[in-house]
Amino acid sequence: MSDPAKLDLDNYLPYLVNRVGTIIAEQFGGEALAAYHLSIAMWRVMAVLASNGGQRQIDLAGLTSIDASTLSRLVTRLVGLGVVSRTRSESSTREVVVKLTAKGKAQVVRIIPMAREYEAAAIADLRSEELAVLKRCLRRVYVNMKNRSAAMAASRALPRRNGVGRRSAAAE
Amino acid sequence: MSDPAKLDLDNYLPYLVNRVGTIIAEQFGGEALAAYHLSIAMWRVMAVLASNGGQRQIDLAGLTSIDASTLSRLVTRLVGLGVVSRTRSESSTREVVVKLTAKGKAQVVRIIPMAREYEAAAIADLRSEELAVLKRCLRRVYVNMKNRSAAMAASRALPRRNGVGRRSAAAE
DNA sequence: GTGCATCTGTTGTAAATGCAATAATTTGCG
DNA sequence: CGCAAATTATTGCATTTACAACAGATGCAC
Repeated sequence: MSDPAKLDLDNYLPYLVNRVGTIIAEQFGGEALAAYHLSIAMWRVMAVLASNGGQRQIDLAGLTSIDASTLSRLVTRLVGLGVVSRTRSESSTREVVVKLTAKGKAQVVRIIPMAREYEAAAIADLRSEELAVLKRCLRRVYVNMKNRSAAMAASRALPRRNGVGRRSAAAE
Repeated sequence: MSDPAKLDLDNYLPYLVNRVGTIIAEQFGGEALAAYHLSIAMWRVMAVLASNGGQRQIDLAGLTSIDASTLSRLVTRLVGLGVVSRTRSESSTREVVVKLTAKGKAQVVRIIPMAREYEAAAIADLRSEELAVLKRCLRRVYVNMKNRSAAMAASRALPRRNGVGRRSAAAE
């Protein structure tokens, strides 16, 4: 069992997750957001701002899983659309705070019901207990990977102990 | 409860899925695949071919969640790398069959153990029962969205019944 | 304070992406 | 058969994306 040349994708988490993420984004973006001339990436930014309030761009990048440089241009475009504002932070002149404008909030309020509908369609036949496990597991998987990347970064930053994290068997 | 202006992203499935998919792809692509000069998209194509055997490009597009036009160029590049072959189908001269070459198979065999390690890290603290529910739910969510898009396409194609695709639940 | 490392945001640039249009077949139906 | 509709792959093109380099600020150690 467990053929070394196959991966059994139907049971491979990264594959299952990517597939679900893609199909939801395609449908929601193509059907619901099209009417508002918003891309999925734009909606993600707006949803995070609506949910978590104004954010620095660097934090917004983390929360949306969008690269900081991509986000910089994206915010510029959203400012042009009048749905978010970008103001200099008070505590630091290099930081910036991105917030939803009234217009942006109004759009979010109109889009949210559709977002809920799509989620409802996605989980239509799941029992509420299964749904709870699904979401909780996804949160934990995220934390696991996040910690892993933090651990990697830390070991790479260390000036070198004795064996330089040897034995970690990556690629050399 | 359920603020109409917020979405509670930490409990919103599309958000949770996107976040997990992104962080896994970033880490696996940046750490494991970099040594082989492969992108995540390339790896997905190769993994599907290893798992499901040779495929027409249109089917490969569906299996990898990659747009057909993007995939066409991607396959061209993979052929250039010598890891897949693209040959005309026997049953139809417009169709094409993409297969892993021996070199491609060899690479897949070397990469699979790393893929398993990343998955293992992701699900490290999940009980096997939770993991089973997680994967099963993801498969069902995918099917739900797939049926939804099929139903949408069908109702859009219908010349109009009486109530515009009324009453047709999912796929039948 | 001075100087060096770090953090935040932006921009240059090449590559990747997706949509629309096209070409080349194949299929289905009267 | 004959012809319209559908399927498959490719290409044109504008947009989006990510990595790297950079500029400006901040913070920390001394």
